[in-house]
Amino acid sequence: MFLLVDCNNFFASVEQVFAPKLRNKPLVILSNNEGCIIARSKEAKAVGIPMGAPLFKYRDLIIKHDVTTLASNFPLYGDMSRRVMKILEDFELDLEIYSVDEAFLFIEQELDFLKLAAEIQKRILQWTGIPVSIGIAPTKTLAKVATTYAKSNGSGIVLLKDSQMIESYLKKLDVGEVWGIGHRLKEKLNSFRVKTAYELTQKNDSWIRNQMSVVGLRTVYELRGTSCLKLNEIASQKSILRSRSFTVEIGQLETLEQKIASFADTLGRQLRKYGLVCSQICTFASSNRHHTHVKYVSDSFHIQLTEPSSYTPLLISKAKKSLRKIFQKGVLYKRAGVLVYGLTNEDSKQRDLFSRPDIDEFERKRLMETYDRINHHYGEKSLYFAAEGFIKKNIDKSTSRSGCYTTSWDELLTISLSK
DNA sequence: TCTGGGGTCCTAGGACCC
DNA sequence: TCTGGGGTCCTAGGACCC
Repeated sequence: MFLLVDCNNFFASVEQVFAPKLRNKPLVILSNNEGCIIARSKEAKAVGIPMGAPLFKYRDLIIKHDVTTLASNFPLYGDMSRRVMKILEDFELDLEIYSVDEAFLFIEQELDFLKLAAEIQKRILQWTGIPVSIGIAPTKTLAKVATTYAKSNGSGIVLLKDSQMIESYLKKLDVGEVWGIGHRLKEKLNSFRVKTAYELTQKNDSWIRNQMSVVGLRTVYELRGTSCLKLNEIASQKSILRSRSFTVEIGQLETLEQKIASFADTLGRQLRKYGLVCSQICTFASSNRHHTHVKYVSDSFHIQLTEPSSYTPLLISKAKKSLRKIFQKGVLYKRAGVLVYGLTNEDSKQRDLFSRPDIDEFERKRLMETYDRINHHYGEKSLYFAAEGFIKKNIDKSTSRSGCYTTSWDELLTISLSK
């Protein structure tokens, strides 16, 4: 059986752990530039604020219901996630960390699943303050279904086992709610009068294969109770991405180059932090997809490195070279980013047969180590590349950001006691 | 006026091989 | 005038996830 442990309203719950006055209140977490709502407390969901909604469309609702808005604090969420996962590891079961707020457990033997789930739930709440829902079923996709219902059944735990019970749940479930079916496939399925998950399971395999490819067929098998998706315990990351949407659209190559250089720098530091090197790099840029009066432009260009690397000057130069391949004069760019992939461990990297052993390599490594150490000691971007342009310090924003209570000595939580 | 950021996997089509 | 059949690999783009 698969157990899916899913943190409730994760980012909002984390904020509420450290700010008791926000508990049981409507609260939303905002993306960069305060553009989008990326997380909501239960109460914020209740007043009708959807996930991923642009903030400007919901200003009135937010004021009306006195909803608190917070800037996102990913270092804090990341650390709290690590703590939750650590607790799950303590149970010594097969574990797959699926996302920042979800993990699958796989249990081969027969045991009291409800009792175990209750113990997991209790321990995570007690040790971290984060409430979780748990779905238990014979396949991952059905465990997802179970979790959907667990979120609203009071106990936060649902065990989906016998076929009649599964059938009754699938009959209630909108096909678009199924894990692996997004809005495109939902529309398509609806056009064939497939509305519920159950109706989808009744379609024949070749039709599903044609309409939804093998991915969709696997999903349907899983819904029927045949497990196709295994537990992926050692999922090594395949790529690292750094991207941003810009508050002000960018039309100048030089400005865009500076942004790209800064992304490449961040990626270099990230690679070195994990002892990794990348063998490919890709730069992409796109215009505003919400504009209706101008054509949407989105391009990318990949470059293969002759030898895997994490050397920032190289990454910057390749990223800029890649940018120049796609940059179009006259286009206003809204979003851009750099992706590195083909990741391997630095000490096991494949060398280029025809390149000379590089005498400068040792010096480059020392340079990067020193660079990283200075930034670690004196703070992010104390030292940076001229290619990034002049970096202005953040001017204070209207939304407040909580402190990094668990990861920074300078931002420990302070508690005021009144008499 | 204002619309996130970080990932994975699959497929179609083109370039190339013999 | 008429031009094969069987493959592999790579890439961009699109679907999905949280």
